[in-house]
Parts: sequence; C-alpha cells; structure tokens
Amino acid sequence: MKFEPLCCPPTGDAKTAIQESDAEFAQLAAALGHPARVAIIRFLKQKGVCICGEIVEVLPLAQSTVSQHLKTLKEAGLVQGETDGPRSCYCLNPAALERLRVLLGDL
Amino acid sequence: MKFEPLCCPPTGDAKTAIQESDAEFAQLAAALGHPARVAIIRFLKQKGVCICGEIVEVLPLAQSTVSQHLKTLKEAGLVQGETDGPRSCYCLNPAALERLRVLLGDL
DNA sequence: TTCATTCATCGTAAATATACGATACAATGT
DNA sequence: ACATTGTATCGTATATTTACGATGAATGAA
Repeated sequence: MKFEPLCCPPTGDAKTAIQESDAEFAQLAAALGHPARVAIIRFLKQKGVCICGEIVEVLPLAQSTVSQHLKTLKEAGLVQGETDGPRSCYCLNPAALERLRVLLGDL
Repeated sequence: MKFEPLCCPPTGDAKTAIQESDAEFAQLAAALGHPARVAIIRFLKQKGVCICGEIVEVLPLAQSTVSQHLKTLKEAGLVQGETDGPRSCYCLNPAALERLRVLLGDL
C-alpha cells in the first residue's frame, strides 16, 4: 500500500523516493565519514573549546589537512569556529549532533 | 565533573589520537553519506524485505548504480542480502543501525 | 618596522566515489 | 535447448576526497 500525501500533488512524482531529509542526513553522516573527523569531534567534546593547533598536535596529519577537516565539519554545521587573534577557537555545535540523533532515530 | 591539571598532562591519555571506534563509526557514517543510500535504508525499513528491482523502480538511478549502492551498504553491514533464485532479497541489519546509535550516543 | 606565530587557502597529485551502458551469469520458463 | 528475467560486475568517464607543502593574511612581540 502506498501512502501519498493528499495535500500536495507532486510535479512528476514518479521518482521522488529520495527526500529532503535524506540529503540532510547524508550531509551530516558524510561529515562524520572519516576517522580523523570523528576523532576531532571527540576531542572537542572532551576539551570543550580548543584552538586548531591543539588538534594538530594530537592527530597524525599535517596542519593544512586538519584545517581542511575542520572546514568540512564547519560546513556541515557540526562545529563552530571563531577567530581569536591569530588563533581559531573551535567548539562543538551540540544542536547538529542532536539533529543527527533525531534523524537517525527516525531512520 | 572533570578536573584535569592544566599544567602537565598525564603520560598515558594525553593523546586523543584516532581510535579504533572512530574508524568503525566513520565506516558506518560514510555508508550513510549519500542520499540514495539513506533512501534505500528508509525503503527497506518500510518494506521489511524487498528485491533489488523494487528499489530500482523508486530511485532515479540506473540498476547498476543501485546495485553498487547496495554493495556499499552491505559491506558496511547495514543491510543483508540473500539470493533467492534469480532475485536478490535485501533487508536491514538492525544490529548495525543500533551499533551506530550507540556509537553516536558515545560521541 | 621586522620577526615569529597561528591558521586558512592555494596548488596539486593520488586515491576514491559516483554514475552509466554493456555484459556476464545463474535460475526459471517455454 | 533456448530465451527471459533479475542482478552483479566490468569498463570507463567524470567528480570528489584526501593528503601534503607552499604561500598568504592577521596578530602580537621585539
């Protein structure tokens, strides 16, 4: 049995199995789809706030690579970054993690 | 609740390097890092069991592409496939999803 | 100013991901 | 035996990811 919403007749509903929330979930999941980025999230959770250099010290990756991973996490909304002088302070965005938990719960 | 000395970090756990569980989490997350694969998981959840062709019918992708996504999900352990005559029956592996929830909870 | 520090970005090379059509292959039907 | 059906896999083209060193921008100290 197929349940179509009665309210909004889609414009060509033949192949609409991929939903908006699928893309939202996939974006968050993809951001966590690399071990280094998971480690960064754990580190931020433990530290609360830290600067980029602290993460570089702990990971077996070049500074530019860590910065790239941080950018990925930032673009997905999982972390927030704030410039503080020559440093960059990073911290988690708990709302994004919670959003991922909700979406995973719906799955 | 955690009182770490600010000065000299203890010898053992100062390094929060990339852990085994980070890779495990990342593998599951990466498998869900594409909208089509999220849609497949949703479809399997709704259908319980279905053959490859049913998924091909509802996704705007070629059969070979869907088969490739299914392989990715299978390699991550998120779905199980079993051949039934000329068909392939797929279903979810709830344990893998639960594992992901646990790992995400720890995060 | 000049130098050092901190980080983001650029340029790039290698690896992986994504998509498709074509093909192979196994099981069933005629 | 032969064709049909449902999938997996191959080959391939393009796009993205991942990693690094080099460079640049911004700040603070000398």
